[in-house]
Amino acid sequence: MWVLCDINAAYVSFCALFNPQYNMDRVPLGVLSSNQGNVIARNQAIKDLNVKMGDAAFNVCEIVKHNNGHLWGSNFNLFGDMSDRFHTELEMFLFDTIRYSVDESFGKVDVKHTQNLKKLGHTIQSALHRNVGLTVGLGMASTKTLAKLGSHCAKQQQWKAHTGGVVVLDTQHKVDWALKHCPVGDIWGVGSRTETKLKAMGVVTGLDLKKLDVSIIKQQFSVVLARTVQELNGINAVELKDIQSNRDRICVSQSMGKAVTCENEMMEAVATHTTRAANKLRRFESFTSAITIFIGTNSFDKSQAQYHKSQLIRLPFPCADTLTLVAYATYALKSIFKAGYKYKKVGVILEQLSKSDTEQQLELLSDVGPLKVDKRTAVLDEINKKFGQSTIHTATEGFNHDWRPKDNLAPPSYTTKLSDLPTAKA
DNA sequence: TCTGGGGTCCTAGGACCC
DNA sequence: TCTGGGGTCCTAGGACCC
Repeated sequence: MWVLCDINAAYVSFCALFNPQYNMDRVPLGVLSSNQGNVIARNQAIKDLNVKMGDAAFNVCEIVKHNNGHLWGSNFNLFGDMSDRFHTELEMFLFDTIRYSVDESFGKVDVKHTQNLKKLGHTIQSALHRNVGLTVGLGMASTKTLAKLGSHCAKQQQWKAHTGGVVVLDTQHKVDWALKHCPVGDIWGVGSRTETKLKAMGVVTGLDLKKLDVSIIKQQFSVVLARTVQELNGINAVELKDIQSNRDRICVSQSMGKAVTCENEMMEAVATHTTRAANKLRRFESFTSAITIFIGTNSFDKSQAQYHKSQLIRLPFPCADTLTLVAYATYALKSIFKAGYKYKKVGVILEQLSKSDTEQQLELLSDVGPLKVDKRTAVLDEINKKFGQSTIHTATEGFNHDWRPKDNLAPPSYTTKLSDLPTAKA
């Protein structure tokens, strides 16, 4: 059986764990997006106040305050570390696990050796609560898509007293009952576009979708949706990539805290993002062969002149050195930066990744041997590891970082190093 | 007054090869 | 008037996920 385990209101739980003055079960709590503009995570109490996903912060802060609730900003260092603890604990109970996202993991249980699946689910729940402080829901079924359906049912408020947050779909009757009560748009893999198209055909529930002919789905939709239909019928067809396995690309991007017009400030942001991307790259023990820089104005502000542009540079050799990559990145920025625009977004993508020990294509006519991380970068890494992130950094990154997103409401990095705190003062 | 930051896979179409 | 019959590789864009 496949098991899907996910954390209830993950980001809110991560913050609330270190702020016991806010009772997760009663106090309205939420977490805001990176620039503190919108609500991206909610507990039940704030949902009960009719605060929706994506609501603007300024629209809801009054009602939250009035009900003695609290809104946090985002701290992805903290969230990442808590996520790691969640996955590590869960992996004690399951095999063939796949870390699917920050707050979700798939894994298997052997039904031959597990008499009572529901009981196992509750054991996992209490272990995670006791050892990591998190509340989770579980779905179990013969395919990943059906396990997701189970966890979707486990979340439903009206059934919570009955399910206790664990739903096992181990008979055809249970599967069909759950599918019948699940709107087709809530099935994993059915997005809003597909939902509209399906509804126009009279396909309203998960059960309607399950009954459709796979070859017709392939013709009229895609092989992706066809796999979903197969999974609803108990045939395993969806493959997933673990978030910690080798990636195809690494992207670091941010919306800036203010509209930036100055090229030097853009340069700082590009250098800072490139440095982070290069750090990630080395953590995956990989090299990149292509770097893209993209910049853009605020596309929501129709009154402003719009400009969006990206520049890809193919590197002459696979590279993992911060200084080299920063040099290419700033060169790319110079080629696309146009004065006179108010920039809001900037990012870096590293692509065509290869591993350091294999897959390396060397130059036929050059003396360059197998690649290693440049000595300067290795020294930087060592110093920054010992004395904290950014102890030494390129001058291009700058010092003031006025363009940084707003984060005054973000929780500190409680579980990691002091030097990882979001601001020096905090 | 606000509008995240990551990822994946698939498909169509163009450029190119013989 | 006619205009082969196969292929591959790459890219952009769409749809989806959290």
